[in-house]
Order: sequence, then structure tokens, then C-alpha cells
Amino acid sequence: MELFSARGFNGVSLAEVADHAGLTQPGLLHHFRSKASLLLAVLQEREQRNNTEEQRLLDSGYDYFQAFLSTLARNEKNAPLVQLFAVISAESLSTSHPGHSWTLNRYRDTIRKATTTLDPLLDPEKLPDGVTAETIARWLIGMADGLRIQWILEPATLSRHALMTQFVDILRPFLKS
Amino acid sequence: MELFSARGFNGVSLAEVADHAGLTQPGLLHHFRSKASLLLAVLQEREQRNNTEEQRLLDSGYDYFQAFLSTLARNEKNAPLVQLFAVISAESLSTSHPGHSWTLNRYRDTIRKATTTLDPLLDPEKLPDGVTAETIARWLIGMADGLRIQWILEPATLSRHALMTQFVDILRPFLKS
DNA sequence: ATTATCTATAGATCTATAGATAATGC
DNA sequence: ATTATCTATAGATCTATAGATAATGC
Repeated sequence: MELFSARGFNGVSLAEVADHAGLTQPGLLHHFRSKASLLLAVLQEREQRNNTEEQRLLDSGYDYFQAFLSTLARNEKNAPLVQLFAVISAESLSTSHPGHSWTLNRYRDTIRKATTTLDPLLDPEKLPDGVTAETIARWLIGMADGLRIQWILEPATLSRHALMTQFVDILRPFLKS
Repeated sequence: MELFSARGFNGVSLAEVADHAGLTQPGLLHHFRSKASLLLAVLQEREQRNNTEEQRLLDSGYDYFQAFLSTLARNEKNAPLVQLFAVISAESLSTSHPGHSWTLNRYRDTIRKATTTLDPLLDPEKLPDGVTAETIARWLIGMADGLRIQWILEPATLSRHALMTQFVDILRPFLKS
């Protein structure tokens, strides 16, 4: 996670990963049969941890916005973890990247889940013309992704969590009261 | 631009670039003395074209929001060009990436310019507590960056320009009337 | 005379596999 | 008996340089 997030898939060698893990490069390939499968394992592990935590928050009574913001706040304490997704989701835009399918499916799932969760909370009367639950879902995920870039570049000059909270606040008028 | 945008800096070899340009790999290095300097030249060329066009729009009487949206609309016709910045701005988050300084400076300039342009247009009375011209600037740039990822992954399922236009519309109440 | 391009290649990597040895689990 | 790890290495790349040849500009 640390290495892929710092330098991307092609910027890291198996030997470096092996070094950090305290074994040799063929030793590492005993556990992951290729470099691509190692990347996928890292992505799945990271995603699963995040989802587990977010689900826990939703179960304990947080609304969707609160759970979303709380997950961001928690991640903001761990820069490599945040950067992993920034770097991988961008470089895996290419269809030839080993993480491409994974990223595509992850975005579909995330947007679908956000849309269905938000839909019953929104008041159609209060939404501007043409704005739907999917619009709001794509805005939330898009804003989180975009501010992540600004935050990683200069962590000291902005709080991603604060900017997201203020953004969510201007969406609150669209909720059922 | 095509190759770097498709596969990132480390995913492309000089030989491939040379092939596409119709010369040999050492022939290419005659014009750019290293792979890193080739990347920087590509970035600068792309940025300069964009800025020239945006300035032309501002000079011809478009307001900042209009110029911003119009530039997006124009770029949306050229996927490789859009993807270049998505991929490079993400992978160059790493301080060891050859484009890191360039990206950092570009974001600083873009956010500063957007902030100073927006500031006189906003009505402080209408802004929520804690929201400033810089907040709006970071939102606009963040949203554009984040939706770019979604658009490149599945161009058919959303219009980045439409989502941005709707977003700008909910910011309009903050402008001086 | 200068610039552009080429062939050839040095010197580093890098992934993945083969096959041997050490550690672990039943 | 199985799993984990190692050494050694095949087979591909990849960047950058050296030095020769071709094309261009004055």
C-alpha cells in the first residue's frame, strides 16, 4: 500500500516490496503469483477495511452524510492510504492497467450504493430541475476525489474534511425535513 | 500526450513515443534530452493551449463560470487530452515523480487565479459562514477533477459538463446580483 | 556548418520461473 | 507432507550515450 500509493504500479518493483516485507522477490511471488495479483490484493484489502468501518457507522445510527464525512475524517489521518486510491484510480483509467476492471466496478458500486441510499432522503420538491439522487451521489464522490488531490499536494493549506463538510451543508436544503 | 495519458509516465517507453512520432528512440532524445524533460514539454504545451483559449474567452466577455464551463465543454471532445491531466496529476502527487513540482505549481496558480477572479463577484452577505472565494475556487477545481475520473471511466453514463453546469447553478445564489 | 537522424550498445532494471533448502503442521 | 523461502538465472525491457551518416541552412 505504501509503495504503490507513493509511486504507482509501474513505479514500484517487486524487489522493493519484498525488501519492505522482509523477504526476497521470489519469496514474495510465492504468495502472489504476479505483480498484478499483488496490486489487486492490496486494493481489495484497503477497500474492505473502509467498507467495514462505514457500515459500522451506518448501523450505529449515522445518516449517510455523517458516515461519509466521518470516513473521510478517519482517512485524513493516514496519507498513504488516501494517496493509494488517488494514484491507482487515476492510473487505472487506462484499459490496459491491471487494476482497470477493479476500479470501474468499484466506482459503479459506490455510485449505485450512494444513489439508492440518498434517494429516499431527498425531497424532489426542493431539488433544482434535473438534479437527482444520482447527481448528488456523483457530486459527493467527485468532490471527495478532487479535493483529495489538492490535499495530498499541500496538506497544510486546506482541510479536505472541512471543505467537504461545508459542501455537504449546501446540499442539506435538498433533504426532506 | 496520447501515450502518457493512456499509461502514465512509467507505463510508456521512449521507443513507443519515437515509433508514433516516426523516428528512432535516440532520434527522439536528440530533441528532448531525457524522458522527464519530454514529459514536462508535453505538460507545458497542453497547459499553454488551455490557458490561451480560456483567456480568449474571458477577454471576449464571458464571466468566470462561463469560461470555466466552456473550457470543460471543449475538452470533453478530446478524451486523451483530458485523461493526460487526470493520470499525470494523480501520479505526480509523489514527490519523486518528475512532474511533481510542475503539478504543485500549476495547482497553486490555478487556485490563486480562480480565487482572485471570484472574490469580487461574490456577495459576502450571501455566503454561508466560513465559505470564502478560496472555498468556492477549491470546490470548482475539485469537482472538475473528480468528475473527470467518473467521465473517463464511463463516458456514456454521464455528462461531465452537465454535472458541472448544475453544480455551478447552485453556487450562483452566492454571487452579487 | 549545423542540425537531425541513425546504428550499436553499455549498463541497469525488472518479472517470472526452476529447482534446492529450510521451516512448519499433522 | 506441505508450505515458505532462498539462490540463480532466463529473457525482456528500458534509458541514455557514443559515434557515424544524412539532411538542411546560410
